[in-house]
Amino acid sequence: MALLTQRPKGTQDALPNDIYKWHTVEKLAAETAECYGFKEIRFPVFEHTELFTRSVGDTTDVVQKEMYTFLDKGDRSITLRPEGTAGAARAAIENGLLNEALPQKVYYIIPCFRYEKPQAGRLREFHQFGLEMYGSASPCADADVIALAKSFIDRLGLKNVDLYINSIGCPTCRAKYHEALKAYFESRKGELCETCLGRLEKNPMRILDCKSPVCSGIAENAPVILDFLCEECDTHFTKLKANLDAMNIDYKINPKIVRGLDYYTKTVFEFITTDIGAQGTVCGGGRYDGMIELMGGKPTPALGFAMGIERLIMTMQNQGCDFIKPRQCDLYIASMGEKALEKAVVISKILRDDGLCAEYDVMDRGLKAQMKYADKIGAAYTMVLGDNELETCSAKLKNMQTGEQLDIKLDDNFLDAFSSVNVADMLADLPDDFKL
RNA sequence: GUGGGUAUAGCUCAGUCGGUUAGAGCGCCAGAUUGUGGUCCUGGAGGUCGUGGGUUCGAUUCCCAUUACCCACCCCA
Repeated sequence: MALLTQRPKGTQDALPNDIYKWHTVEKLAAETAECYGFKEIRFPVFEHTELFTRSVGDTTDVVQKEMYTFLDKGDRSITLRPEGTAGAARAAIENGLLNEALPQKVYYIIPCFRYEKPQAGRLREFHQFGLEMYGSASPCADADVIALAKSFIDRLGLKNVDLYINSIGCPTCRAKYHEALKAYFESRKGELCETCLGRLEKNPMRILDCKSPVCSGIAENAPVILDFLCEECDTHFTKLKANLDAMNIDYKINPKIVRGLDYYTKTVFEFITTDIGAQGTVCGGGRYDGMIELMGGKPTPALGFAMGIERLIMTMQNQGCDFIKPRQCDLYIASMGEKALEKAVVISKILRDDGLCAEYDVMDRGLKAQMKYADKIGAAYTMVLGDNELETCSAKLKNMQTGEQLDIKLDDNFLDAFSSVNVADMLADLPDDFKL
């Protein structure tokens, strides 16, 4: 296929017939976030590259090999955002949001970009519903954010989505753990797979998650981060669990959960489903108490999560969840003859101004074809306008589901001066189920 | 970045052991005496068989390369 008519690798079109699925997720996301006191924030699709290298971490895969980075015409290094946390934080710092009443709570629904090899649940342009809470160091905040995520997932109607939590501690206790972990794997270095040998240097915690049976076997007996938490981190984690218990939120502790972004501290969590293939993480998030300060803001504890909208929609489809039905045509006016078409145009205009969805023929088709079209677009009612109607000042309103025809009396003014008042009256006489 | 699979009509797919005008279903358009959709019937439009090379008298079919898609690793949402 010609390049001209081919979408770039790893991108997707959202087509008119499917867009209601997106609307469903976006609407429920916004509603849920707002229930929890979050307000929407919007920020640029691209940022200075340094923002991501500093916050996400310049040794992470995301930064090292997955960013869309380029020089603009002013020789600035620019990067298409690979995630939302950094940009949101930058916007919060730059606009002084952290000087306002805390906690500051923001959410966003945005496209993100990562140069990766596409597969099920993984695209180069993908969409995230994410949110961030700034200012609270309390484990209540962690539980609050997790509860929000859980609530949203429930509202979507998703099943089989499990919550896994872990604490990766603060920089102090994590350093101690890293040492212990490294020492452990170092002792069995000869048995590890090749990728894990690399991980040993870069991020030994990743070995815990290796799918190779040998490595995971070795990992079974590896030291666990939770045993290395300092008192503060340990207490924080304990309180989080207590809060989740109090809210009746089921979770599993998974010491193997390690996030691939450098900014995380203490609490990390994921919601995972097995219903959409290998990329089953539908939500990932955690606390990042050091990031704001690292970026040059005043020290501010923070946490948040991001959910992959494509993955959510995929899961919903695979599980047969309900989407909010798209709006369809309320009234299709089939016309015969020029005069009738003129009237159809006027009537449609008035009905539309009144908030209804009305359509008429712009294809110059015969009556039968117009009826077919009305059926295809799912019109609730049709009205035929021809010479007879124009003469008798009456028309029949046909219910397309039942086939039932209702006589509509049109007053004398109807043909000559068709005012919105008349339409309002006409509509008032219609059966209730007509008004959508 | 590494591996496996796939590529024929708008969609889902047949098919050609290499040989005239390439098939179905669905969808789209039209017709069945310009006055009524869904079912049925009839007809029509639409494909340089992903792209580029090679072998051959002849390639959509065989070979090579390339691109895209699907799936997995890696990583993440």
